[in-house]
Amino acid sequence: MTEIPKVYESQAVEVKWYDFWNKEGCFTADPHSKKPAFSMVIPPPNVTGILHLGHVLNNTIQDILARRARMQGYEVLWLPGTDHAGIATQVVVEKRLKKEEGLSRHDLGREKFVERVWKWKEKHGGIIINQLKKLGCSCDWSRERFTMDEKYSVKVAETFVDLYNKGLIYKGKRMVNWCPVSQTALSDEEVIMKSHNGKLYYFQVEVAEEPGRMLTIATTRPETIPGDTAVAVNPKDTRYVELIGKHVIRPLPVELPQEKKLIPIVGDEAVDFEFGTGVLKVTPAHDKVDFDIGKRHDLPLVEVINADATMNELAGKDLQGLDRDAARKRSVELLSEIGAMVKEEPYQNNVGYSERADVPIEPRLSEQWFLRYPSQKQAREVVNSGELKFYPARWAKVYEHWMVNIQDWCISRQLWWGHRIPVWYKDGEVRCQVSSPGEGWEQDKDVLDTWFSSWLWPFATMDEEVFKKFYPTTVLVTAPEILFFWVARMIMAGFEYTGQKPFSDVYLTGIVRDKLGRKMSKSLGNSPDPLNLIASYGADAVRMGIMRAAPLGQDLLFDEQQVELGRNFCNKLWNACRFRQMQGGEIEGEIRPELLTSDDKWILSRLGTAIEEVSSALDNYNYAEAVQTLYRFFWNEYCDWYIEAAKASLNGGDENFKANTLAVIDFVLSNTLRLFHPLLPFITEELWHGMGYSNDMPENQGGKTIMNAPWPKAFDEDFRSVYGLDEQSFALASAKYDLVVQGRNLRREGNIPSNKRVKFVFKPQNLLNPHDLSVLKTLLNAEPLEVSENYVAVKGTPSARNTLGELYLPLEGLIDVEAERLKLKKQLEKCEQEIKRIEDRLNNPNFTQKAPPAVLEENRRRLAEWQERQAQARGAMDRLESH
RNA sequence: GCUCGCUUAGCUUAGUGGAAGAGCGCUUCCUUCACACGGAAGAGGUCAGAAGUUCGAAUCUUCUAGCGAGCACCA
Repeated sequence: MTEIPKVYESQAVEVKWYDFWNKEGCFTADPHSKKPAFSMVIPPPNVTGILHLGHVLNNTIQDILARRARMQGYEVLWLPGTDHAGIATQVVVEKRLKKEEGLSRHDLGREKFVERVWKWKEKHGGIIINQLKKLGCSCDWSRERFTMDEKYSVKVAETFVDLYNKGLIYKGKRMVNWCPVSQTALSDEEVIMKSHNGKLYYFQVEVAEEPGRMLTIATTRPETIPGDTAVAVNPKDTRYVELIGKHVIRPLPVELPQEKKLIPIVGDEAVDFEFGTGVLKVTPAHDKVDFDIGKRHDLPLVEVINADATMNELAGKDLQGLDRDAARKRSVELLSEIGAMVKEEPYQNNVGYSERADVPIEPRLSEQWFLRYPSQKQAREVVNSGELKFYPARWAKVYEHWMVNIQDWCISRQLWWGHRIPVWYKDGEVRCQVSSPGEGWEQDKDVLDTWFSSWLWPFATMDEEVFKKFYPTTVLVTAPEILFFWVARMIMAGFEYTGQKPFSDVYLTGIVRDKLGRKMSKSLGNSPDPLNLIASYGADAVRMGIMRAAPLGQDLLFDEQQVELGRNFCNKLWNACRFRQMQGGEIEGEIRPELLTSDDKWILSRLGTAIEEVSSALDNYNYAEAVQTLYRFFWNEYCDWYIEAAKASLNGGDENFKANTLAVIDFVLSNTLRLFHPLLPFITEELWHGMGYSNDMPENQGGKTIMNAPWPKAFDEDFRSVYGLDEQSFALASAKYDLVVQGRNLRREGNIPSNKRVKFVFKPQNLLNPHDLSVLKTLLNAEPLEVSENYVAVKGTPSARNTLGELYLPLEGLIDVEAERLKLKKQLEKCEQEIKRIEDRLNNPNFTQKAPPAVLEENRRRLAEWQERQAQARGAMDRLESH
């Protein structure tokens, strides 16, 4: 046992133990181990990522799971790594290139640019990994993976080839979500709908066959008029039905002759005649709905917008070269000039934005690769049958809903950073294979969506022997935002490529928000840097703070105060251990059952309960409850009651008694440190060694770290009977503490400071043993505690009583008679109220006949209790009045 | 529009049929030899509203209101 310093220095301790664990290989999984397997794969953070509170929450949860599983005797694999994050990374490096060298990626060319990204990755890509280490994450760093590792990349390509050969991957010219900034196609999941305050423009066109007859059309996108190839009305709309088959003259571009702008009026069910004027302009090249209408009516496609969202020459000389927003304004001006503009009104609609670039996406016709999802049926069944469970369970419904409405996945991206599509072209011939067929074959220019590599993560990261031991993984911990992006796809890939589910449980965390409920964001500046928090409060404090704040299945409102609370807790734990150490004596001496006091039995019993509750809460991924239970047990029960009570025997002068108390303290502390280890790895390790508990380790573990100490087991019957953990001693201790609270209350009512020693008189119901009396005395700070079986109190003496007996604070003249009278009056009222309520209930035949006997009994007991209290209060009132 | 959540003390929340709990904050007292990052005592709630089921509802049902999320989408 080394002496524990007065203050806990988190920084030095954290570095020391993290290095130690790493060197000792504590995190390394052994695929040949005979222990049962417990495994997780980390949701790979973006290689560009910087640790934020979402990561802290997520990875603390995983670390708790991993560390506890090790203590429970599992062979644990927590496999870490990073994701190449196609767009995000490319954008970061492009920006840097622009800023530092004034170059665009096109200036460098593809090959050189990709080289640069790799260089950037080598230099800066590990940041988040080091940050996770600071947090204490016990990942198996020897198995760290990257989604663009060579072996991993081969698996990605092989997957593509396989799906291609199965006919599930196809190339097609489709309307896709186009991001004009990143200049790539996006999947539906990467588009977020945002409410947008825009305008609805009404303009009119002339019906060619009926000169002078005008049709008014409403649109939010007048700049696409040059691309209109029809006007559509609902065939059931009597206002326009006779016009179907006729033509209108498109107003733009102005310079084109009228005969070139004749477009047909078609009838289509998709037109909502409630909206606008009931007449829809159809732009098949720039709108999904219009594209479908165009197909049904065989309309030509006229593209007027470029890949970068500027207008091209087909848009006419006035619009050509303008950005889509500028073109919108200009086209409204043009319509006004030719007198076609009718009106504009404010209009709120939803516009799809690119998740990454945060600009409106442009529906664009382009040639892309699509995937028809494999193994859909198994992926749905495994969740529906409960064989794969979501926590909280309601996410299963969200999953099911998405699976039912599943759409083909656009997997090609027009980026440079990522896995190249393994398709090769030569002289019009196409081959799909992992490596080049040879000389003269040119590879497809596109790369794959990042998620097309991520969805293989649970198994593509594993070599054969690891896979054999650790797949399928036990649990996946991740954010609900990527349920579709990642979780659902992994389940399908799992079935397709391993024939099994990739994990048994999915735990979805809440979203971390600030204390006002807003999402954490850089622009709001409401996102504290976890590393700063770790530096000033300690990693354990940060872990405790965030876990304590996380309610089950809901978003988490983060407040730095919670971290402060975590730090305070660590301080308390530290000092409680220091207190034990200052008592000296043998470490973890044998507990002698015959010397156990009621307090000892009480705390052992509470420890047993805490072990059960914490274990079961953790089994159910209910972290907030686990933390709360631990907090309550350690602070309220152990420190506030047990340690204070134990001071009576520690200072009582009986060496045997003292030694036994120390043995109990050591037993409780050793268990407590282990219970806390998954949550607070650093401080518990430091204390474990500081206290000397490491000597208690099973021999085969070498006694080196608390990481290998066994998880506390619930007490069995045997244990309980040997140590006499029965109802009676528990009730005795509880009653003692209850009387102490009442006694302290008397003090306060008499305005006697808590540090002033004062005489109490105790009139016992049954004789208490000397220990229990001395505990009462200590906790009441009484001097003396006079025990008198036939004490007759002076009238008006403040008193309290419970099953142990009566307690008096004989200080005449210090009591405010008026205040006391008021208090008693209030008490009496409450008693009457409760008695009436319970009596009414007991007099109700319906209740007495239907309620279960236990409930009846309970009510009768309660009635007696209240009547007792009433009698007591009446007595006190009488004494007061006669005083 | 559809679906799903949420609404309990000033704040954050636990509590799925049988006396309204916790933490923080607040009030008062206390530096007594582990800890002021501490100790003690206390105040504070018609469980969003209405109706129903029940002997009994924060808890079950229906409706209403407010908030939030997901999906779909009207140009």
